[in-house]
Amino acid sequence: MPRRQAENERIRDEQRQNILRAAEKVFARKGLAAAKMTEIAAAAGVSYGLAYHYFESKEELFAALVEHEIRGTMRGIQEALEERHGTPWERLTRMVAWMLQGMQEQPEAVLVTLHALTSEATPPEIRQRFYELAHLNNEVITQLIIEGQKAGEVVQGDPEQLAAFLGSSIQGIAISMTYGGVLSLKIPDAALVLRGLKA
Amino acid sequence: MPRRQAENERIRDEQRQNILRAAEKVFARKGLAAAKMTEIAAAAGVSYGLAYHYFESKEELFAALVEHEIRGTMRGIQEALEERHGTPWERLTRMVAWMLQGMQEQPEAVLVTLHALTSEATPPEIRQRFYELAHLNNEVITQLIIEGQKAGEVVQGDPEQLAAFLGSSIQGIAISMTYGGVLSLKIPDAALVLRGLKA
Amino acid sequence: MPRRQAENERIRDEQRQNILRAAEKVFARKGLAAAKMTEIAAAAGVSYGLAYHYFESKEELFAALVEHEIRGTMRGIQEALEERHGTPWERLTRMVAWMLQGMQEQPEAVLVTLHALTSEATPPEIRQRFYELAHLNNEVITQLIIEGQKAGEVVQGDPEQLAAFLGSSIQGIAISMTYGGVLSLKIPDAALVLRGLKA
Amino acid sequence: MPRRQAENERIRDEQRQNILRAAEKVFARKGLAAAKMTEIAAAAGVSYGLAYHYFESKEELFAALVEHEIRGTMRGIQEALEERHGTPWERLTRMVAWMLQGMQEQPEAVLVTLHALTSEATPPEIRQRFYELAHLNNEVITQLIIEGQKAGEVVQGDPEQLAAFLGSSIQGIAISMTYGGVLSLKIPDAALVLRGLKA
DNA sequence: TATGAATGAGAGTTCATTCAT
DNA sequence: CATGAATGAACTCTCATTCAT
Repeated sequence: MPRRQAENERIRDEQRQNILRAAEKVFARKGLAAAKMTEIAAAAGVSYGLAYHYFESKEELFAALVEHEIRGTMRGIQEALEERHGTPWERLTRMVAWMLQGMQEQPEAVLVTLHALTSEATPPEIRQRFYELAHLNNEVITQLIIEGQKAGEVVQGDPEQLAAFLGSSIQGIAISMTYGGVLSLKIPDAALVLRGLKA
Repeated sequence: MPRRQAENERIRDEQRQNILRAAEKVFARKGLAAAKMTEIAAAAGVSYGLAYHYFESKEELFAALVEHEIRGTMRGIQEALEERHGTPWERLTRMVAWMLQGMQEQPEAVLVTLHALTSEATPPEIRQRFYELAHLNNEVITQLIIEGQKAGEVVQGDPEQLAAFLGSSIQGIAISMTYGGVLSLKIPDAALVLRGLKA
Repeated sequence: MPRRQAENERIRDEQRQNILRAAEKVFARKGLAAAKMTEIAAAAGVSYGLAYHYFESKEELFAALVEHEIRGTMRGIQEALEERHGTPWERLTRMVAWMLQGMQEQPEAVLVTLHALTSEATPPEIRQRFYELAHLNNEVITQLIIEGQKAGEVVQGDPEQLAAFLGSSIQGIAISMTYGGVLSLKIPDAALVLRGLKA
Repeated sequence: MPRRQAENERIRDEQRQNILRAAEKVFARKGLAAAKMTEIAAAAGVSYGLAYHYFESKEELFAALVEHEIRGTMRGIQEALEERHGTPWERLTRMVAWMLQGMQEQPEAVLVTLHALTSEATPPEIRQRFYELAHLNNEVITQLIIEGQKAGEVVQGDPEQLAAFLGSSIQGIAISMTYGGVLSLKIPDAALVLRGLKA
């Protein structure tokens, strides 16, 4: 009996992950409204009925996915922040490099969050979480910029605006890279991205 | 007596514009899949039947809208390019300023094209047109960068990559500004945006 | 004024005929349900709005058409019946020949009445009229058959059944001929059609 | 545990048949254009959604039905042809008797094919199949007539034309019988139908 | 846990019909 | 008399979701 239970739990976890991964692919390509549950289930190699064992609804699945990705990103930002060695500029560079690397490794996460952000059809709770992430992101960068300005490494100016500008640029790069078929944008290095902020 | 032909043509033109404007609002907020024809018609103050009098289908309406916006943007780029006075850097600055101004004045056009770009549900012809625009845009900027490099005003490096980087940044800014509720990004001036490319 | 009035009346009559002729073509090819008013109007070379000046509705137009054709056929049957010279067999032959000729000259009338008969979507009044025609037709033939049997020219048997059989055959021939592309049925002569009834 | 595959297959087969039978009734009475999917689904005792689970569209359902009926008829003709005992006249009589019986037992099949034939709204592929059936039918009868003529049992004349004439008559009878409310045509026996071809 | 048959709300679309001009 | 812009009832079809097995 306990063997059976443990087995079941393992299966549950695996299937959940399986479905989430499939959902990520489909939502990334289509967005919430245009994605179909049958397509997600097919991509996961399960019946569409099964998706409803694990997730209440399409929206809930989307929410779970976005939440998962937001947590991952937030965790990453925190970790990057904890590596405190080096000058502020070096830390800023590490942070940007980490972001550029993340978007290259998980372009689908970028797309899903973009869809979540850009469609009013996105449920409010999801957008709310996204806003929180954006704020955290901005705060962290702002903090680094302030420190960099004190150290004379970063150009003068409203740190929040500079942070927002930097964040926007990175987001834009993420989009261009993900739709890289269009322009053959090679991933720029952190130095280029940060060049505009150098004192 | 039938209505005068000129009168009819005027009505047709006006309603078409009317519906296109309404469609822009709705598609900008929701994207193609999540937008409803009834909503668009209601926003235009007409019956949904009339929308079909002027456009074959929702997709065709979307395509007409994207086409319209792409043409507008392309025309703008060409015009900006024709003002040839000043150094390359000055011209680059004018171009970027014009883009920043455009996205501020017509944020919905930005959103519509973004939706068109990011959803695979977008009909291929439409995406194709978007790619063409992106290429034109990139070529023009590339050209200015090359001239700037010759004049020693722009940092050295692959001009196409620099252009793509600049374009991406601007696109990212456009998105952030349009979803300005999130971060209070004030529109950065062209000088800041271009700072990273200064020799 | 009177000149103007007469002129108007002439136009009215001509347009009515014009629209009826166009409707015949379209209804013949499509049937009531699948025919579109815009198509009929286009075939008549008028605006679709004009069709509603002359006919209350699509159904009414269809009814008027069927009525027109039924009247024509009935008149024809009566006239054929009034030519009383010759033996019953000769008169039967003349009647059948007249029918065969009619279906050859106005295949569309055959199709319209067939559509009227075969779709339950046909308004009841129209079907009623059609039944009346069928009965008249049957009565007339029955009468001729009775006379023919008395004269020893027609095979023995229930005259109504024989008449129905003859009528059915002719109807079948009409259909085959009209869809003549399929089988290249040449119009059979009255002698062949009647051969089965010969004493 | 998922439902056993065999069970599912059985359900699928039964429902498909169920819906086809219901569709036959409705299409027979109304034709393709006037028939509504909700009506067909209701007649089958299922939701309209389910009809789309089994058939892509109304047209596809109609096509499947016509195809089914055409196959049945063709098979019947082939089988009737294989009973080779008796003189040509006897075999012709058997064939006609079989046709008369068929139309009496399955009047709806007659109506469906008639609708398929008479409306230009019918998809071309479907009409094509119908033409093939008509040709097969005609060939078979033609062959029997040729043999009958050789045996001196059938009247002289172009066998194809005689066959077409016979086929048309039978089709006409089918229509009259199916719309039997109009004329009370009792089903004629094969002898009467063939009397016109007797040598 | 897993499947897919079954349902029906809701969206897109068509087209008869009205009516201002 | 004539036109075609405008309306909305009615249909077709999609797809999220439920549930028997």
